[in-house]
Amino acid sequence: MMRYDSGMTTGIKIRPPSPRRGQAPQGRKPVITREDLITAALKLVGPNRSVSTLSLREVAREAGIAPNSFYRHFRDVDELAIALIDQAGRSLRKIIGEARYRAASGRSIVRSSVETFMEQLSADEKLLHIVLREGTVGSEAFKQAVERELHSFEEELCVDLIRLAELNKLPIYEPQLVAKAITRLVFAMGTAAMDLPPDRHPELIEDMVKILRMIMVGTQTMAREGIVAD
Amino acid sequence: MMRYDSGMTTGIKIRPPSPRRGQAPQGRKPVITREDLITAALKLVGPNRSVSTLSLREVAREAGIAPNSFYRHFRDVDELAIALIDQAGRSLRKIIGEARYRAASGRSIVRSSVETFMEQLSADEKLLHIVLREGTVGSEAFKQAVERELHSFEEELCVDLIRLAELNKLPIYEPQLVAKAITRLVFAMGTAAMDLPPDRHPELIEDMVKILRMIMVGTQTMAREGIVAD
DNA sequence: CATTTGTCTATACAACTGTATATTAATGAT
DNA sequence: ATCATTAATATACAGTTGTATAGACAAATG
Repeated sequence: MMRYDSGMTTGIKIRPPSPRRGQAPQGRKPVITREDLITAALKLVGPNRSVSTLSLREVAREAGIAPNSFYRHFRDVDELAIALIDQAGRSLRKIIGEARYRAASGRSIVRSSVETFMEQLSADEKLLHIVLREGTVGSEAFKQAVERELHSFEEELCVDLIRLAELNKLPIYEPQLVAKAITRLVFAMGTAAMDLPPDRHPELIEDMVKILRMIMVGTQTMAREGIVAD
Repeated sequence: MMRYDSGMTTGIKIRPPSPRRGQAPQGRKPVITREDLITAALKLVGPNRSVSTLSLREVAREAGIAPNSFYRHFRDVDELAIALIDQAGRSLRKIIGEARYRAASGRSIVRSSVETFMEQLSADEKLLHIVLREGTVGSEAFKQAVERELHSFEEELCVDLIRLAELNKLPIYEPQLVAKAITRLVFAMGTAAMDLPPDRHPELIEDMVKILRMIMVGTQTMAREGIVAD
């Protein structure tokens, strides 16, 4: 699908930024890598610009290549978008690893995990932002790529929840659902946080910590006493 | 911004469906309403097609009008998208009203609310789907429209949570955060449910009920005992 | 060295886009 | 009935789009 912008400066269809490459075209590039295209795409997407609105030609333009060279690495822009999501999976796994590392420091695990997550987000990981923002509209392949990363994150988190519960001799009710809830919440609230100024982030971190604690208390209480709330 | 599909049948950029109006153009329409355009847009968007990819001309085409007539009702497609979100707000308020009505029936409130929500979703409310699927990428005005509806929903839910807590003489910790958590979770899981076959919905409803119960137990326990979970 | 292969760019095509201007048709006022 | 106003359509323009084909260039091979 093509995208076309004839000068609109308002609306959800944002005018693509003009390529800023300073000089005239530099002639033939010696080699064009897949990473060139990924980097170019990342420059184009953002909170106001969905990957689903990217056009092949503007990615090529941003990368400083001829449009036809795009096909050396990707079949179409959807395939590039899916590659972005796959790469974002690495960032998610990095978050988990870092949270595990910090969990060993003896501080509050909920808080340190939330802070870890938010720090990584604030480090302007474009890839992370994409997987958080996108994923509910797009090709089936694209949505599945996002869903895969989400589920992978959930599963890792679930393993951690169970391990920690055993370590601390605490009960846990439905750990998989707990992991799902935490993942969905943290992703949704993390996404919202990205639209707010950084001085609002501590407040949001507090909110997230409180909510996650409610969930933890709830799961422990329900496991221990079988309480059913209405 | 323009969207153009030159025959791609894969990828997140889906080929716009050909207008199916059977006959030749019927000449001048006596009157064109805003609703005509909204209806046309709703026909074009879906799980694989974001509002951010709509072009003015394809909406006009779908509505059977000349492109220039679009400007009689909307400044641009973003304004149309925001109108969709505003209308979706009505559907959300309808859900809350229905949930309140059913809450009076004496059944489990969590379950009946979740079932109400899912029934309304399954009734193929295109508008609802949009507000659930979109909202994290787009123009600032668009995202704010979505956020407004989310917050409105949260506030109504918060009022209900407090009222029910008092009615049942139960404590509640941080009702606003509870409402936020519930809203975010239900919306995220509702969105995911829409991508699954209907025979999976009961299972998903069970999951949602369990998660919401955990949150309720957590908030009540924390209010009652000041427990802090890690 | 010449030739072949691989890679990148240029050109072309047919289609689309948003929006401006001109034209046409319908409605309301006189 | 005529005329003015409003609303819808037609036409035009300049730009974009994905992709096909041709051309140019660099590296590898014999």
